[in-house]
Amino acid sequence: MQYLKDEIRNNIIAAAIKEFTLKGYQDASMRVIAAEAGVAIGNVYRYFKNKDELFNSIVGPVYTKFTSMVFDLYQTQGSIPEMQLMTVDITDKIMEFYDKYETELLILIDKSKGSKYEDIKEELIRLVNYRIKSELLVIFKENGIKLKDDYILYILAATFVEGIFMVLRKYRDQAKIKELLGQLLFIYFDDLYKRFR
Amino acid sequence: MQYLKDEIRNNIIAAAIKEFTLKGYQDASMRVIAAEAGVAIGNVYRYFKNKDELFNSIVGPVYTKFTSMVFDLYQTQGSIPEMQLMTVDITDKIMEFYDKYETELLILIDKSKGSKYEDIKEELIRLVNYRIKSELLVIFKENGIKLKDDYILYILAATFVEGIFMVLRKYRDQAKIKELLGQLLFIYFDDLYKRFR
Amino acid sequence: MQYLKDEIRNNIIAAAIKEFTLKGYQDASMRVIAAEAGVAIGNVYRYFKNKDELFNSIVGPVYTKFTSMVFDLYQTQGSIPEMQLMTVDITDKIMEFYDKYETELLILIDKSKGSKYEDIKEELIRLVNYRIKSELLVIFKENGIKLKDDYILYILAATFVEGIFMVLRKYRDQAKIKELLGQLLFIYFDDLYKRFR
Amino acid sequence: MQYLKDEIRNNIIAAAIKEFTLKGYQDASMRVIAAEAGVAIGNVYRYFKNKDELFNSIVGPVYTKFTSMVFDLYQTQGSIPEMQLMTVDITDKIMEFYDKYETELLILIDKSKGSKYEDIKEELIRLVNYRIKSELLVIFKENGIKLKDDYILYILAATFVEGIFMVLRKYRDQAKIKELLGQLLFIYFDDLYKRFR
DNA sequence: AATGAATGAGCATTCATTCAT
DNA sequence: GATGAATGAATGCTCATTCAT
Repeated sequence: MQYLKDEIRNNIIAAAIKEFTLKGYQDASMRVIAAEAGVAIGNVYRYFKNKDELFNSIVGPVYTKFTSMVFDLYQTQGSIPEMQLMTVDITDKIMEFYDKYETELLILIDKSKGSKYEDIKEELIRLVNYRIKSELLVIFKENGIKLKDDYILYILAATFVEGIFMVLRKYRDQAKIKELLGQLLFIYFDDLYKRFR
Repeated sequence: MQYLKDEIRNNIIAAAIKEFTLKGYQDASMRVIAAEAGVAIGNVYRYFKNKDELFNSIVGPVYTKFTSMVFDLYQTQGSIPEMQLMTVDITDKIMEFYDKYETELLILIDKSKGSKYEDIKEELIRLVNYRIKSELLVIFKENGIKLKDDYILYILAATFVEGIFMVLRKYRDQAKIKELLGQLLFIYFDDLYKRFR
Repeated sequence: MQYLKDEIRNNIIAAAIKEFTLKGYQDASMRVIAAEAGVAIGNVYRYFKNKDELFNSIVGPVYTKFTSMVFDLYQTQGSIPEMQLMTVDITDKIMEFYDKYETELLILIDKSKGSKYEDIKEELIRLVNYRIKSELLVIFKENGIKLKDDYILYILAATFVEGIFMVLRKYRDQAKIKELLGQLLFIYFDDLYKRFR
Repeated sequence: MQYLKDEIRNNIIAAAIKEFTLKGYQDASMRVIAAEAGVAIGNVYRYFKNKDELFNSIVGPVYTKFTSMVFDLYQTQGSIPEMQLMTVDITDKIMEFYDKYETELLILIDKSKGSKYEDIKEELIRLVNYRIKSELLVIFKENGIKLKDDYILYILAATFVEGIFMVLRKYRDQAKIKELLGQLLFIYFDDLYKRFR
């Protein structure tokens, strides 16, 4: 046979996803993964060079696509009217993406401590923060909120991001997720929306 | 002697706080704590049955007080006008509390993974969620937002809580914290506030 | 088919020679050998029962021939005049032998640690020792050296042997080897030679 | 207790010496050493940070002293009459040194493959080679030996060194070693000696 | 015959906890 | 009370050899 058996590879991946989800990268045990996959420990290393690479195999592709997706959204410099559309856009893009990589994304975001991805959430927040800064400042101005400290913006970016992941963590049903993400964006960009009503 | 020496106990606690803050419950090393406390490792186990109990000693009291404080706030069933006051009240209470237990609280919230407290944030959020539910529903209604799912409220509670902790994590200066917490509450209960202006 | 294909066998042997030369018996990897031979690892075990036997296949024949050659030299009980000739003879015989089995011999001598051949050098030395004993004793006597211990003879045998292999290890060019071996023999049997000049 | 128990440390060292002598640095097993020392594996690591350091503890001091001793001998630039004395000197120095570190020296020289000391023999030979070059060239000239290749000198250095270690490997008795080293030096510098008789 | 997937004992190392002094 | 030495299960990983196809 020329290629490694997909079934076993999949078993290992499945077992690894289970273990990483349960314990996180750092605490996950290769032995447990092997046992769960019904495979000798040595054989796991035929399929994946080491723990790191096994983690990468699960999370790497998602990382790449996810960050490029986020970067695209971030590039879309929008005037305010376009912001409305963007909220729709964001939801759609996230949905499309998440549909394929749900579990992996959550591992990447929530369980990657100790791996090279451990800072991804912070990076994401920084990006989002940078992106929504100008828009939020306008909103705040319109509502008479004066910021003495940029950190409050960073908090909003962080909680916005967190909100999105909370939705993704909770639901698997696409329609449901879409609905909630829409509402979340709506709430966060409420005033914005209203002014153009 | 029947009584363990307070000084040693305190040294251990101090060293443990340092180590838990740095590495979190799970990655903290009993050896490092003992060394930092200037105490033999075996002796640590005379004062604290095990790692778990040492963690408890630090975080347990804060846990109790914190949850009871939160529960108090939660009990304060308020009509909407009282919400304004509540925002002030919340800030004050948190400050008062945090002033005494700053480090321990952050360990409890951020560094308890692997311990029995790892779900405390979630519990807190549930409480907050329950508390702000009715008020937020009114606000949403007034703004034409219809919620088909309570989970969006939960997310708001969670991000609200997260926001508070982000402030506490970032600053040590009381005035600064107060200012930012005020703004955070202001933003979250913005509309609420405005309608009664 | 009853017979294993010679080509594959040869490929494996060639790859094994390369690997054993590079890493020695113990550190050589069966996987690397299989890969280098362009053969599945399992198939290597069809041709050779195990690592040991693979090593034997390479080194065994050389071992046999080499020891028998040495034994022949050892049998040639020579009077002293014949010694001169012997030095020439030795060089010639070694060259002739080495010409055919160069690599294998060096593996046998230098890279067999961990295998059953690891003591071959010692055996060889013992033989050489036995052979040159009487001659060297004469030389020593003539030079006023009195040996209280035969071990000094053994050391000379050993270093003589080592010298030969150092030449063989260093050079591949036949003329060069011959020249150096000649000089080595000349040095070791210097006085002997001189007396018959 | 403030200090690690010497007895156990010594047991570990003794077990390690046994294991390193038997299998060499690379193939020695920490588990086997622990078992041989009658100690739990974890405890070995209280006494020695890792395998490397355990090996160092045995071989490091010998390495330092040995190389410095050799370097001293090498520095003693001697005219030819002094060479005679040197042969005595060498024997004495080696004896004095070896008396204390016999086993460790042999591990250093013969069993350090895979450790950072693995090239020590070669370095030693290079030093000796450099040192005896001029003297031997004179001897060769006087005896009508013309060297077309410096490598023959290197071989003599190497076999000289090897001869010394063969003596050390074989005997533990000081008088015996002294006698044999003396004879060895005498033989190697025989002609030299004779010309000044 | 040939493949290469599978096995599992082995390795060095770590660390919470226990135990003898 | 205090010490820190001792324990041993657990970790990630390797590799000669076997086995199912």
